[in-house]
Amino acid sequence: MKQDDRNRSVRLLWEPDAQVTREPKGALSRARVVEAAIKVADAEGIGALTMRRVAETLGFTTMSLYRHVPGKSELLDLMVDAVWGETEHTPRGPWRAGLEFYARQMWSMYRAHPWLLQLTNARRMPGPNAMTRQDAAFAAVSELGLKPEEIVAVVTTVGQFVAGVGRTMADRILAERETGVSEEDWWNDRDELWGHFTPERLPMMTHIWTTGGYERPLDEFEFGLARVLDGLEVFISSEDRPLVRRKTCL
Amino acid sequence: MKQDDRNRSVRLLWEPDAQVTREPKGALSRARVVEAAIKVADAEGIGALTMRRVAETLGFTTMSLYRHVPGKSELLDLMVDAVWGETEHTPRGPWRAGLEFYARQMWSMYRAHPWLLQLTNARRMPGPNAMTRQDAAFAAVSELGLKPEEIVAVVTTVGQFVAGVGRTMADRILAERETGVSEEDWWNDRDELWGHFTPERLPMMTHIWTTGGYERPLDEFEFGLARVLDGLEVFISSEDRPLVRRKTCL
DNA sequence: AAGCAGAGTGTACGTTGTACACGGCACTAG
DNA sequence: CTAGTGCCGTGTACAACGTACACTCTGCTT
Repeated sequence: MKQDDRNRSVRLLWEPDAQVTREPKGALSRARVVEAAIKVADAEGIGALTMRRVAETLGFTTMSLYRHVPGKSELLDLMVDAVWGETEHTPRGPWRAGLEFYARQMWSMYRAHPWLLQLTNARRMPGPNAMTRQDAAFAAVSELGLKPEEIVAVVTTVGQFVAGVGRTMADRILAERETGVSEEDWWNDRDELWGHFTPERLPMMTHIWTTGGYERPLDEFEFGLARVLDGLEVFISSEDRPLVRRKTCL
Repeated sequence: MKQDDRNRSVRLLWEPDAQVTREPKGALSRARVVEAAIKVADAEGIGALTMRRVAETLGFTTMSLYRHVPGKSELLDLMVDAVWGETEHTPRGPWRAGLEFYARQMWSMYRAHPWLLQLTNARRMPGPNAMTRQDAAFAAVSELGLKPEEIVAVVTTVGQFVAGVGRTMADRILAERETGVSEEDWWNDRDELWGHFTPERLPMMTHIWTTGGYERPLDEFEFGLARVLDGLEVFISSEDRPLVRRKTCL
């Protein structure tokens, strides 16, 4: 019965104090559990986030956590929304500054909590903090007279790009934290690989390599963000905006 | 000793026939294991990809797989590169058509094998197929006289965007396949959520909702790709290209 | 005929999420 | 003051995971 309550996460996120009739009595609390879980995930990634590990850092037994959180899945929902609540909302326009602010806020959130990008976003219960931030991002471009579906598309494009670069960065950071081995050491250990990068097989890559293109790379986030915003500017300032409707489901 | 061979994956991917001195004798083979694993992951995602499950679909015992593949991690490396080998390379310029082709190829690869985006890319051994495709993508923009680090940045920007949208799509598809519950049904089960979306709390979102912005959404991939390419065009055709160097590590 | 290498099997272990039954505490009703 | 009624934290137990390790069986080489 309790297991089948599909709206449990909804209430957990959106009505935080509904079921708290008295002040917390025990030493443990939902907030403490969530906080400890975030700390573990920050330090070692989602892979190291186990109920036993969280309990251990709190000095309680594993099962004590289940008094405050229905299960691991709901704990993740709470962690995600707690993180969305850490930063301030996107201010209203001018649109380009607003979108850039939105992008940089997410970027720094992903840097601080790289495990966010290890999680599926599909079917995760959105919490009030995440939704409020999303709403503010929409508001940043509301002055442009875009069609509602265009507002969504513009903000989403920025979000998808930041998630894309973010994922790469997050995976790198977490791999380093989790294993304790630096990126450089790891690749140096696999020295046999580079012998296979021959000019016949990979002409462009060896050319880029020998001309130093990999030694002084451009900042992926800064470069890409500027391009994406430029592209959106082209769209926004164009007279008749092309409409690209979704043809198929999914 | 065997455990500590950091170059095992390198040889596995880049010298596939080095250790095969005779023709395969047994009924099982590395290729058959990889193929079966891809089929399982396609159907139910990485979460369902277990050694037991793969062996089961092949009609062998779990441990028989270890005769042909050193471990699960290396099996994943082989699966990834096998998938990169399924599609053709990006043809050489004109640059915009080439980048668009590259983006669409990755997009369809992600559609066919959504589990690709559930995997970390960090510290995954690159295989010959992936690297050849990457090289071809670089070649597509080689005519523009870009600096080597700019070539990398341009191609990477497209890749990051496609990975971003792709992840969202992949997670949705896989959630549906894994659980057998459609996206719509899942959200309908959580009906209490929508009551919390009030105009006071989320003015823009409710406005977009009531004006139908969510009912006829634009295609995220098509819309975003056009914007990203537009943005790159602005960069490419600008006289003095701004250089954005990476300031800090990671 | 001897023996060896490689394919496939079976058992066993440590780690995961969590169901379930239990003990101790604090408050409230009589 | 005593009995009762929940909540807090504990302990044990189980199924599923990757895989180490010790086998059996087969077929080729000498």
